[in-house]
Amino acid sequence: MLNYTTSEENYIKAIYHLQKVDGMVTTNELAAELESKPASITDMMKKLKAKKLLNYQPYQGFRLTADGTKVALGIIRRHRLWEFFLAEKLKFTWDEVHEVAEDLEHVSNKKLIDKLDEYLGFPRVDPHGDPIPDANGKIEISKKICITELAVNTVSTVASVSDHSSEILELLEHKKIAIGTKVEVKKKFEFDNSLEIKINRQPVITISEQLAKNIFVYTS
Amino acid sequence: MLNYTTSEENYIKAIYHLQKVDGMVTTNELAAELESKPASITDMMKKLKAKKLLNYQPYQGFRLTADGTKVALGIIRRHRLWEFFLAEKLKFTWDEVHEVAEDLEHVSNKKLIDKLDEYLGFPRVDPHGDPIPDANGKIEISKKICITELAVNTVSTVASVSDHSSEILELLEHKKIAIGTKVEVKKKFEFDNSLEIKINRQPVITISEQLAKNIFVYTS
DNA sequence: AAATAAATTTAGACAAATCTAAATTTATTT
DNA sequence: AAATAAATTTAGATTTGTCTAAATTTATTT
Ligand SMILES: [Mn+2]
Ligand SMILES: [Mn+2]
Ligand SMILES: [Mn+2]
Ligand SMILES: [Mn+2]
Repeated sequence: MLNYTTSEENYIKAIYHLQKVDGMVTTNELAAELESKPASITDMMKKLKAKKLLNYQPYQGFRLTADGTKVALGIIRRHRLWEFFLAEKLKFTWDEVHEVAEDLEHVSNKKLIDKLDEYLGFPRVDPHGDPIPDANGKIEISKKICITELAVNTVSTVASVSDHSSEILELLEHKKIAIGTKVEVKKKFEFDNSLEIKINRQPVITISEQLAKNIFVYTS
Repeated sequence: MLNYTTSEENYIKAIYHLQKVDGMVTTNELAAELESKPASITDMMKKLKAKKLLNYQPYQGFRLTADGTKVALGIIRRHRLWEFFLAEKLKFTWDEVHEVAEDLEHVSNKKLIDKLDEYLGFPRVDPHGDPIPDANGKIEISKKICITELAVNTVSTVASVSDHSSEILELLEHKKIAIGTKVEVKKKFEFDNSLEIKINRQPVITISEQLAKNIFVYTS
């Protein structure tokens, strides 16, 4: 496996995340994501195409090749393993890990990452509940739905939270909701789309639509 | 504290290590150390001087300012903490840690490093026995002498080993010599400068001049 | 189907870090 | 004190990654 610059890696990772949603990624989309300019995107797309990491025809958008996807999964593996390390071992809070992992992910020594993985006990998800690809780039995609879609009176487990800010973390901690928490929706209100939910055997609590939209649970 | 590029950091660190020996560092010396060309050194020296990290007059050599030294100690702190982490937690061998730490040292998040330090139990020396600067950049300089200088029949402790290769590690492991091992020189041979030494209460063993020159012990 | 708007690419510029080759300064020898 | 050698700097080029502004292509309206 060749090595890529930090800049190349940031483009590859961003494309990977955008194409999960879109399929095909556009120049302006990627420029917005990376907070850079469309002209810079075009330049890098030519380079990644030359390296066979990208399918790209001028004006037609782009997507990663199989090789490009492998590279992306390697970066995401490093990112999420470091996030896990920071949270689990160094006791960083949930909202702090991402920024530091953004730098650590670019240290791409294979042995370092595989030994780190082993040291951490081969964690399957990062502190936000996102899956960690294994050493072969295999990623476990669990079926998840937003808690707003969960049927009433069905117990499920919180799988991930899509917003990673300190503000949502504060609220979730206050309400004692974390990754892995067992939850059950008791009532849905049409007026404001708020939910009443139960956590284990505690009294029902209310969560707003804004909060609910960010909480995903396993469909089991 | 400002941030510096990986390239700037590598220059600063190399100057720090060279001036320990020399006092003043020269262009050619630094070019050799960094495996680059004199012209590149001059370019970077101008930049570091402009940033007030370096005292430099054309043709007169250079040395770090107080600010430059602080920056250097920060880099060395990160490098050695990561080396300790790799050896202690990830079970890397002694000769493998340096290369990986060369990359990790450039991730300069203050909180990351201070939390890592705490997690590791505030280690005072890295796996090679070199001192780790604390969060304030204070470095504990222990008085050391080469084992070749140690008086006969005086027990001392192995403080550090200057060669970091896998070859010397293999030999040291075979002879059961490590950082912290108590040693006593029993006899010195003038013919080949080999030494007979005792480790704890075990039978004497012989070490060659080449090996002895790389072993340093605390003077106490 | 033009005309207009939006998206994208191209052209040309710039900063960082590096190099080679030439010029300059300092050190060493005769 | 010249002459020569060694060390260092300068000049000019190259690569990577970025940008602005202009040109081009594609999409959307009239
Ligand atoms: Mn993240
Ligand atoms: Mn994450
Ligand atoms: Mn080292
Ligand atoms: Mn070391």
